[in-house]
Amino acid sequence: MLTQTLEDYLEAIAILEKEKGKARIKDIGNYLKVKNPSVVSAINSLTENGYVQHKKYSYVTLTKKGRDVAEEIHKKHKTITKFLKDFLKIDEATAKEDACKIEHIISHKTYKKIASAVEENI
Amino acid sequence: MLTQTLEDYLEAIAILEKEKGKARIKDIGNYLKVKNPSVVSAINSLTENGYVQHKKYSYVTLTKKGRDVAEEIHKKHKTITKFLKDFLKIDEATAKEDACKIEHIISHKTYKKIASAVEENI
DNA sequence: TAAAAAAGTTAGATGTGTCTAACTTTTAAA
DNA sequence: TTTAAAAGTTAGACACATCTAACTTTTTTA
Repeated sequence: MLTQTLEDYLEAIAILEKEKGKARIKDIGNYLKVKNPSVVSAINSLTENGYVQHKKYSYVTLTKKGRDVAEEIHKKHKTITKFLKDFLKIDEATAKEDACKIEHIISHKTYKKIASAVEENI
Repeated sequence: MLTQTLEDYLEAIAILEKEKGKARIKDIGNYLKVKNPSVVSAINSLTENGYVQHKKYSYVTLTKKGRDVAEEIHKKHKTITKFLKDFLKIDEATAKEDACKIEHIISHKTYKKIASAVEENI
């Protein structure tokens, strides 16, 4: 099972691939506010478990498995952000920050209710 | 600054003091689902920082400082639980579980909005 | 194209929180 | 009141995530 931290790395990689075409160690570190060695250590772990591919001294790419997880988390992220913005009138920046933490810890049940609320705009 | 984990210990101690009159190492461990040595280690840290008092081989008591923090967290816990139950129709058990995690990570801004929603019953 | 800068890696340390195993103290009971 | 059980403690190990410092590779640029 992925840790919260590794989920964050996957999400960051997906975002960087989308935004910049490729995810480099440096960019991942900037995005997550950690130093290179932390990124390398996380990427090694993700590589071992088949979530990413990484050729030494080069960039990182998501595997199918990694992409699936990243997309799921990102979707959660967007849904929770929207919920916080629309229902609680939280500003964008704060909503994103909080969503980023909530997405990792929330139960499936609660997430589903939030998703319904957002979809149905209750 | 307290870690999430130590906040959980404070909250547990407050609840046990209320329910049982005193908080014993064993009970704290049962409550948090960890073994005695983990509790002892946490209590040592809380003692060093003035959140609790602990005489060897005896029970633990909150200091004023510890009680203030515990009460604040517990209040948060109750508010978030109520929000999840009332607004999202989450069942009691799930609501409590999620609240227990959310209470530690949520921003002040978002918490305030949740508290308003619960109070005003929007 | 050689030198300098940037990016990536490795080694090793630190902090936090958990555990098991072994031991000590306290409490309960025979 | 001695002994057995329960509770608490200590020592030491492990996993995770981070860091700095030193080193290697790649990229840029003069």
